Amino acid sequence: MQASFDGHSKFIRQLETVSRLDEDDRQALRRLPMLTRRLDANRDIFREGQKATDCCVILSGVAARCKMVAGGRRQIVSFHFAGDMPDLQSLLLDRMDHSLTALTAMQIGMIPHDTIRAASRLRPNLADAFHRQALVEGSIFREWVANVGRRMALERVAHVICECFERMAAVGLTTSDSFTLPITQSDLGDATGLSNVHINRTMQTLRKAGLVTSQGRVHTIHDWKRLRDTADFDSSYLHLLPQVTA
Amino acid sequence: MQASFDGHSKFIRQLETVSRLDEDDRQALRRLPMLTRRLDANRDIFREGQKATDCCVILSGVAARCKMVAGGRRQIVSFHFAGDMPDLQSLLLDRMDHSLTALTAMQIGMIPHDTIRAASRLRPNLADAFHRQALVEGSIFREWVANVGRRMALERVAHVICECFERMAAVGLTTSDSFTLPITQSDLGDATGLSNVHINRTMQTLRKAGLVTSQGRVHTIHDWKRLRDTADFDSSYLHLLPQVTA
DNA sequence: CGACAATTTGATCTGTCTCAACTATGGTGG
DNA sequence: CCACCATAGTTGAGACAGATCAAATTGTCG
Repeated sequence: MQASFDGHSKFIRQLETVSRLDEDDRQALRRLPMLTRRLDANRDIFREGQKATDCCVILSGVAARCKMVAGGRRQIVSFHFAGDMPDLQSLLLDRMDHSLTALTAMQIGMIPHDTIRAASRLRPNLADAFHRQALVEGSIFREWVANVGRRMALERVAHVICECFERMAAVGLTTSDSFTLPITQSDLGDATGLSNVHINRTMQTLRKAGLVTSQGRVHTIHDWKRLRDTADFDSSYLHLLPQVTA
Repeated sequence: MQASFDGHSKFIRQLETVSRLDEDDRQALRRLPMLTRRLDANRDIFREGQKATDCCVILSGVAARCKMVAGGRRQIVSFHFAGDMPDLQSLLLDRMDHSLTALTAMQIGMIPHDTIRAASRLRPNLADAFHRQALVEGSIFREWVANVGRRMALERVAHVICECFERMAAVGLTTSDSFTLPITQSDLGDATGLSNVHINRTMQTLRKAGLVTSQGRVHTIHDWKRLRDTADFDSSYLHLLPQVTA
């Protein structure tokens, strides 16, 4: 464990993709104490049923929120990248209803609940920002229900790719047409409700159609417009604010 | 339009299934102005893309939040009963990312945003309650992703039935083993990602197994324990508070 | 009673799963 | 530096859950 400094700017930037903050808000967030931790891949950061005393911020790597269903089947309900705070809910709900798993080696920061509560009591705009974050998350889950419930495999996979790209782009984790999403095809399957075998075929279809190619963990989108069309993707459910470019 | 009185107690009771309120909180909620409206079945209460100036409270009937995907397919992402406030998010997010459809004739109450905002500014405990509501909703959506993504048709349908029963029970809309859920089999299909034909067969299986029978819109659960088992249902994701029985 | 919506049943078709084998790829220790 | 092993991806064949299409039956309500 060690103190982190620019970990703060990562989650502040993330928050600002969805909520307007002023300089005082940012100051208050920067003052939150944060201890950093390293994690190996495939480690659980927290498990279903647990209580938490801290919120975690992802500093690097990729995590997934997972739910287990009868028979050991796994459903991934969201992916999280640098800047995300995947367990903000633990501030208000005492037991986790899912687990958070590191899909890669990663670095996370821990911020004590009471310091976040104090900050948002002092600055209601921060409380609103966290509330909004929860609402946007809800909107994304709704889209996932529709994705898994009513879209064909190809659209489904393409949709998840579009979403990851857009969300990563919003916090500067992409280049113009490619991004690093170091997850396995099985993970993608657990996120889309498909088998890993079928994910493989679907990725091949996307590749042959000249939409997305992947070398290792780096994925390149060759035709954003056509990918969006086949994915039936409309980013408005992400509720991203128009960014004032620096 | 006419003024409503006991509409308030319905949504107060609903809020209290998830958050602790004190008498002052309840008072503040009771003072919120509310206009009631009647709606025919199959009417949209709001549509995707719209902005809202009021939040609605369901006083009677059943509504569903719907998302449309390419090709006119529909996905229902949640059901709402008396006491629910399905568009609380409009307080903080300006555009609706889905629509709200009346599945039956219904009565709703409208409460202006600014009055809710004023109340929660005055009483932070109310702001927290709304925030919690959003988080619990998120938890339910996660469960739906897992339900639609990783469960078989029989478990899926049973799970939705279990959830509706539990949520309605929490606000006193059930008898000991039966409840009125006036939705069509097609609606159930749109909620579970199955075809209406297959829902029909699945309901028959549930009936033949002696788990659930339905006459008209009234459904009776004959073996709660076995239904819960076949549904893989664990209510903890609803984050219901232990109720202090009156 | 007629009209329309909802449910039931049957037959056929298709997407996706499962199982199984095979091929990169990369890391590790000898 | 290479032989080995683990992990991830690729491909094929057969099985099955659930979709689609079509038709018949049963409400339900004006």
